[in-house]
Amino acid sequence: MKYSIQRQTILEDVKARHDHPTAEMIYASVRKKLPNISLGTVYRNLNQLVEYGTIKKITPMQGGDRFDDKTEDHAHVHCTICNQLFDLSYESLHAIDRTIEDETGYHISSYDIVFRGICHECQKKREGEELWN
Amino acid sequence: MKYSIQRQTILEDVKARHDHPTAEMIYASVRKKLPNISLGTVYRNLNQLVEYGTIKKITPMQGGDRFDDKTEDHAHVHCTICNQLFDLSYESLHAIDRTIEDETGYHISSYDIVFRGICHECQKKREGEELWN
DNA sequence: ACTAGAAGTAGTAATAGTTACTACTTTAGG
DNA sequence: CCTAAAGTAGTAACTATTACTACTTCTAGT
Repeated sequence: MKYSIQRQTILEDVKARHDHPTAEMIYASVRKKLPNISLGTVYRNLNQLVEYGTIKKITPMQGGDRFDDKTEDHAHVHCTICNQLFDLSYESLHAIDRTIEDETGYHISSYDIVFRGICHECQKKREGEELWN
Repeated sequence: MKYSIQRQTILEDVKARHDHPTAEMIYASVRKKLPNISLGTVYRNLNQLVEYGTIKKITPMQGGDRFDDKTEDHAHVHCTICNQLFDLSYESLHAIDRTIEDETGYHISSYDIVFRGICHECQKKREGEELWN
């Protein structure tokens, strides 16, 4: 990987902040130092840095949302090559480590666990709001 | 929610298959029965059924990928209103249930846990492949 | 059964996030 | 200090999804 002022500035920015920025957020902030950097450059460099292992991408899932008639919350393994999604039992979740590889035959390369909810501030704001008026 | 043949057919399709289909996959399959259903209708109905609780959406995260200089795998809580991402300790993962709400003050409404890796078939295919030729 | 209006539909345009392409520029090794 | 590989800005293209519009269907009350 060759040096470039763009890449250096992007990396410094990601390292300096701790708000899990999107590419767009990094673009906005880096533009203050390099006003005519392009968004494409930000994306390309972020992905290179991820590939190099310097930073991490908290990525959703490729290829769009998936739907399931099993409505209880449950975990999945996702093949990054064929895009198949496979159900996991709750039990195997509790012993995350090797169990999942044993259960599925997958070689697990990474995981993102994202719990979704409403944070304390947003809960408080909601309380003071009328639903309609 | 009013009856419509489109919604019924979509729901039947999701219930009949167990491959965690995308909206596009459902569209392709429902089109065999209703050749001029529109993709927008599929999306609208799927989202309505999710809202009603009949089916579940395994959704990534809204608003694009996020980047992090903390490269070790770790979990997050994601506020569905302000889009903030907050780091979770590995310990709290092990006792999923109430611990996360205590730790973060979030009201957890759902979670998708997606482990990413390469499935058994794709691993085998890879073995028989040359990297270049 | 008939009808009004709410809810739904097809088809198209628009949007967000991201990647691809192109002609030009920068970097770094000999 | 020259050259080839790697990087860049700017733009176009692409994918997944939602919004909009004019038309159609469903259903509750007569």
